[in-house]
Amino acid sequence: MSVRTRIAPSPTGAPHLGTAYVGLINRVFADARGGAFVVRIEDTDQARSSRASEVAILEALRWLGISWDEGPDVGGPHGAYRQSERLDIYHRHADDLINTGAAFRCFCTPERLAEVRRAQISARETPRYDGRCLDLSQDEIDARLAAGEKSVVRLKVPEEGICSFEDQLRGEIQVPWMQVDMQVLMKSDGFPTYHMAACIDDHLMGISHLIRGEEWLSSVPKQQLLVNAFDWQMPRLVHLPLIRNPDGSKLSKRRNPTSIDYYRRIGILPEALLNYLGTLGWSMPDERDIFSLDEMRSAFDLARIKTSAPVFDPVKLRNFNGRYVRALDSEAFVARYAAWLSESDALARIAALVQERTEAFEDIARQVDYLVGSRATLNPEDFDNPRLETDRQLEILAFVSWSFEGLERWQRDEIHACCKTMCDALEMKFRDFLWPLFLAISGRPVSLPLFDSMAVIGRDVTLMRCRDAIECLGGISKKREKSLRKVFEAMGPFNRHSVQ
RNA sequence: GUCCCCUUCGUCUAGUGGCCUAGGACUCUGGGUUUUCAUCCCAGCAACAGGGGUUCGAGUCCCCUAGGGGACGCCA
Repeated sequence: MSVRTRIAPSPTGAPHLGTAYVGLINRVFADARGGAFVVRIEDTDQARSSRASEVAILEALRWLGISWDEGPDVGGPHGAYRQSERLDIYHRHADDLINTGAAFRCFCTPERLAEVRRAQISARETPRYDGRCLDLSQDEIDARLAAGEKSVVRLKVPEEGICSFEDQLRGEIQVPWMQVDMQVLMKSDGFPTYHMAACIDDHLMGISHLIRGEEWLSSVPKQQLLVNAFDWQMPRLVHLPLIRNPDGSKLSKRRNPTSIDYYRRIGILPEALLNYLGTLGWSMPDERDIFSLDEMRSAFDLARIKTSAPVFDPVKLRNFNGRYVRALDSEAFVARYAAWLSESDALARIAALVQERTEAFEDIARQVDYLVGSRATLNPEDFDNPRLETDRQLEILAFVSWSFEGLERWQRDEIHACCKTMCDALEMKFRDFLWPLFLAISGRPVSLPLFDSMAVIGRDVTLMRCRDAIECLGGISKKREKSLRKVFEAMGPFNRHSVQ
């Protein structure tokens, strides 16, 4: 049997380090076994998926040097590689499941389900579907369907017994069927859920080894049920440890920059990032910590993957990157630095900002320092402003960060419109509103135009600098954040501007 | 709460019953080289979660406890 692996990112945000990590292991394993590696886009969440995110994810992987043999951009014999383009396949399979009795139609409303869940939680039970629609008569189903009632397709799950499966890293794992919920397979919008789509696609695309994050371990029983219902073969399962924040929780942007683009923007070399990722949960047989993708490929062995979850350490990443940078010969160093500086036209955009403020070229460097490098380290006193209390400044920084995350296009006019609307909603003078933002972005109260600056340094770095400013001002407690979120959401969306 | 997974220096890891007086890397500390800084070199601090077994022998195998994490969505 030929080895085929895949990653299946969902295009719902910035390219995530976790995607790169899982992608790296899948790529390298496929190569070590002479197999193929597939990228499939899981865009079954209509509300959150975007083509921009898909493009960004593929571009980030490419930048890292992770290539794929089949995918939405390069095609392949098992297409389409975008789930939204495979809807008919899922519908056919859903019908099969209903016909064979492996699944059933469910008319329960989200409201009722929420109610059931609440009751179960307060009764200290595991929240799961209560089986209300399990035994509807065919006549009733037909009638309600004909009446245009919304419905979903749910998976039938055994009432008792044990589900047993094998993980290549952890051995046999047993889960009581009692613990498994009657998962929704087809949503009422006609789109499949992850469980349905991934299972079918993995089979149809001939995936031999499912190498993915540990968060999927508990969904294996559902997948097994589906595989058996279709009379297919289960792929081999490899559940990778989850990369974690310094506090031990699953890696999230709350505590760390998790976007691959962020590391690209601050000047991390792709080969250094890939190397560092390769040392998480895996090690070279000879204990070398610096190794190339090719070296990892030829030495790769699944058995050397650890099952305990590593902490992502940005300090060590920087150390790795430093070693790579210093190993460059001087010509390559210049070339790489120049390429980084002029990425996405930054130099030209900076020049446009700085030219009219220049009498002699010697004036330039100090104006653009925070655009071509990190900004100055801030002290709490830097934010002192008689017209603006610290709390107010924190609020502005938090609100702005939140709305930036959802901003569709990262361009000066959009950023400006977003801030202006929010400023008006807060009934503040724009000048005051901008105070903490200038400090956060440039490190000083006066700098080159703010929104152009943000556009130049990019969304991820902007967000990171805002977060850092918030920390500098003493941070925001979980409790405070919660209440601020409410206020923020009540004020309405600030990131839906359509600026020409 | 329920189920599942995990547990070696602060962090990433080596270790698959005797080679372990537990090794390497990052961080930190001290020293050397360097006009400064950085690099580089040398040295140092620092760990088998706890308790029971199995065995001549346990970081390595088994059990219990504790701790951590994940899942429990018409998100993936």
